Amino acid sequence: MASPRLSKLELQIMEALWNAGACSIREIHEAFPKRGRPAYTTVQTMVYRLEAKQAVRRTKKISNAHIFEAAITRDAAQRRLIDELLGLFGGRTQPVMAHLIESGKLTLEDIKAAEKALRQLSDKERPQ
Amino acid sequence: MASPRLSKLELQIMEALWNAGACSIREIHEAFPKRGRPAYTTVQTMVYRLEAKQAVRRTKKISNAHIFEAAITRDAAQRRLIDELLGLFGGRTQPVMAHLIESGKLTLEDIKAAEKALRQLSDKERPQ
DNA sequence: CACGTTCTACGACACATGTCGTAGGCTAAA
DNA sequence: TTTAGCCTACGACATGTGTCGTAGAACGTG
Repeated sequence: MASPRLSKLELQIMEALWNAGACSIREIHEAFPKRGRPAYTTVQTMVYRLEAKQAVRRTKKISNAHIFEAAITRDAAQRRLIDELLGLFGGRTQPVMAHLIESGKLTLEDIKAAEKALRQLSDKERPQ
Repeated sequence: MASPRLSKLELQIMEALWNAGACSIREIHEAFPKRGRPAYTTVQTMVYRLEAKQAVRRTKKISNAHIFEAAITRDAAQRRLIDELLGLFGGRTQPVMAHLIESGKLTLEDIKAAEKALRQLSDKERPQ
């Protein structure tokens, strides 16, 4: 059930599939920036491994090429990443927030948006 | 310079050193919860590897046992974790925040504290 | 149909991580 | 001083990840 653990490269491949929809290996390969693009067979190997993890599946065949599509959502995969990070932090969000702020990546708008989202969520769940 | 990449188990060992200060392998080993505690030599191997990564160093010897201490700060290590996560998210904090909220781990207090921290930081930096 | 191009399906290898066993040195207590 | 017990140093192995090469099948064009 739970979305499988995905490595950095695997995520980049999933990203291509999430962005472009069903793709051939060739298309996924070409979605990588020319600079530092891995070999075609490297991408192929990773797609096969993603298939073994059931993160992608073959949908059809065009000519002699297989077409793959994501079998897990971007949301599920991202949630997994966050859960793992939180695991490393002992489940405490406070240090995570602190470092996000310190890294200068978090703006006041982000915070505002987060607060709004949180309020909406609690408004929705509290009444239960 | 940059703090090295640390795995989950390595982080647990660093945690012991950050919490208790300089420690012997034995002490680090015993800092693990009895349930699921790795073998003594497993901890030893990881400490040696952390030493190779210059994340810990030997400070002295008590009797025939080496005493180790952290050579990088918890903050630096945690910042590294966040940076890597952000890297996986293409540097965008928005989805990170969204998932933190959705996971239900983020409270309104966390947000408030974050906002406060952020204001203090910008008050300090803007005037430059 | 023949041939160059493209894909697939594997196999391989290096490095990182987690896991441990063992050999032998050192310590401390009897 | 003998010896049980702890510690070190090292080797080993499995799994996961990133990397790629090659052999041969399949396709499409002239």
